[in-house]
Amino acid sequence: MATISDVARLAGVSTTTISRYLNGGRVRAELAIADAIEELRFRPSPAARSLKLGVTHSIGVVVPDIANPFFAAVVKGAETVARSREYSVFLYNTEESADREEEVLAALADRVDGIILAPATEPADVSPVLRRAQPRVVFLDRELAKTDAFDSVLVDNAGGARQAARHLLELGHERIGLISGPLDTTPGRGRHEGFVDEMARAGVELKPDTIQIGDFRQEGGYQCALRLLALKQPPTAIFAANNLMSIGALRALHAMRIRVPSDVSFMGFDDLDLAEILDPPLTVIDRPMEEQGALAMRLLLARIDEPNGAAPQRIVLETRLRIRMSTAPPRVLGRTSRTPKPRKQRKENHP
Amino acid sequence: MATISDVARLAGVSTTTISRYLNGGRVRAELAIADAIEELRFRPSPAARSLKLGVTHSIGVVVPDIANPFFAAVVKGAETVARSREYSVFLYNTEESADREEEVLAALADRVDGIILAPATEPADVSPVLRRAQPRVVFLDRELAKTDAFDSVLVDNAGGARQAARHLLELGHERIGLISGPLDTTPGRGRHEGFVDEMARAGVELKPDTIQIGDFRQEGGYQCALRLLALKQPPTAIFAANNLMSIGALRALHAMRIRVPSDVSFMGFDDLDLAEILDPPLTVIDRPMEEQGALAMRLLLARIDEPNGAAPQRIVLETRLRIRMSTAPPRVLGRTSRTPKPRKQRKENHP
DNA sequence: TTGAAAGCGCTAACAT
DNA sequence: ATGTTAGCGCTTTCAA
Repeated sequence: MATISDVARLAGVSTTTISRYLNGGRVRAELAIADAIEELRFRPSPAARSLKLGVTHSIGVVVPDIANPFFAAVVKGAETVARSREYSVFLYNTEESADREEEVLAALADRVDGIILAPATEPADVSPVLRRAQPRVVFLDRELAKTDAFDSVLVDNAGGARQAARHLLELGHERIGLISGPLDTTPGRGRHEGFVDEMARAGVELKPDTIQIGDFRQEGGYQCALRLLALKQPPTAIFAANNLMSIGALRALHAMRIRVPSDVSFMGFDDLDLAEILDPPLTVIDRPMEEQGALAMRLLLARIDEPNGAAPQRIVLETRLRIRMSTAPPRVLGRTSRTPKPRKQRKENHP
Repeated sequence: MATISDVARLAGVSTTTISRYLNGGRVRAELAIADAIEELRFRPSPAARSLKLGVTHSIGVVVPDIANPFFAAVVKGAETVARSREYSVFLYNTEESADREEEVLAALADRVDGIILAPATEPADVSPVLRRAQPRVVFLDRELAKTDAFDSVLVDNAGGARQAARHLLELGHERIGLISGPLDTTPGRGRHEGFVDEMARAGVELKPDTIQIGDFRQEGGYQCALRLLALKQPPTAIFAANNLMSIGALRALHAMRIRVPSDVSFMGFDDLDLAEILDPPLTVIDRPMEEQGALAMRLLLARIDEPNGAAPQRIVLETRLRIRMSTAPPRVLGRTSRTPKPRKQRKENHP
């Protein structure tokens, strides 16, 4: 590896001049320097620069599960923005574990200029590591309960869940099962609250056993669905609070030979790649995913550029109800489903 | 941020002693040092260490598309292994573009101790950047045509495609459509060759127009499937060479109201989360995904630990045929499909 | 415009 | 076992 001194020697100037050239200053020996750099294949050492300047030009992105399509999309959006600004991204996967997250944050703090964090849980208080890094963290998808000292990019979880509840209510369902996420996470709690609240508003009370708390994973969704179906009075409709639990629940319905929507209606939070070609095509609450990551990265980079800029922002993205075929009016009691009523094909709505 | 000198001063020893303590050497003032570190919340600067030692303790992982579930799984596996060894991973997304890849590699070379690379294409020759980094790159999923100077972790693409071809052949299909990946990528070419070869071996010749070359993306799969279906003699079975193109093709079949498998059988390379609950459940060629990433990372780390270890390895993982319900014997000519023959439910095979 | 020199935080001879 | 010192590659006063 050639160093700046090698270049200086070859070009016949001092390292100072090379440095100025590199950083866009006016320099006489421009050509000679360019040649020397070319010939030596010189690239400034990021480590040296970082040590001197105190910045790393890299961003840490911390997610609970990179294999979750939502977070994969988020990371994609974030990386694209970072690259366009010549930042690199460190990716960390916490496996939904608060302990791993704490480790990760500790390791990360000194290596990056900023952090995008999708916390595994909503900690009671801000991690000390984060506190030090204060102006350079943006929360993604999940926020901290106790503070508004940080930027965050969220989605309207309660609103989305409300849309779901309203849709099911309008179809005539009253016995509705909710497969909720963990209540100590922002989306888990938000979707739970929104859903229950909208039900209450319509005068429908959810009995405790029709609310099953899952873990945002496939297996959890599977188990919750099973429990719901085992009720003496199983629900006529089910709403799962995220993509992975939807898949798990769908598996359970499939295993139990429950027909959707004739036996029970089903919908989930977050769209799936295959949602349209499932049988039946899945009704979902959708939201911008790559955009959420891109937005978070833009916010963070702006914060780094302008540390004393505006007060922390809290950006909330809107959800959208995509009605497909997995939701329908409940079967009328006593009527057999042998000859299901023909249903008109519904178009997606564009709110 | 406290530095090592601050700690030294507080503990009443020299920086050398602190350094040795940090690096596990025997030291007298152990307690005092530990206290000082604690009190000052001292963490050694990665930049300084990196500059001095010439290592970064981080690995670059370069993939064509992080939103592709396969690569997401790979990254997950790789990151888990890296973390267990206290390495961090830089993630780069090349968007399937060779140009972006070249940029990325250039930016990466000086920032990491090693690179895991899933190239967007099979370049005619090794990138100069890579050549310099020679002993510290492992190719993942895709390899370079011209060299065996690098480690690589691959999957038996040809073998997997052969399994697919054989399965379709055994069911009695002869007019078979192949939705291939780009032929300038390892998996594209490998699966193409294996499939065509196995067909030839069985005396079945694929006519040129039954082979459609896609781009490994959903839209490409969609278009290819449409073209296949538009043939005067459309195929009775279709094999798509990766997950995303499978989804696209399935969408096309769905849009055209083609029934699977009664109208045409369908199978793809790579399993999908929802494969089992599609209607019909999808027959696929499966392979270990997270393992592929984990293996690549282990190989790379071993190479870093022991630069002059064994000769470059070429690890090839086996695929597995998962027979579900989307493949069946072709419809006998002239017979209507109104009353499809009842098919026994088949179990998955365990080779 | 340019160069000499100091220093970012750490490690490793080398000497003690 | 410990301290002194030099130096990793770069940027940045400060003087010229």
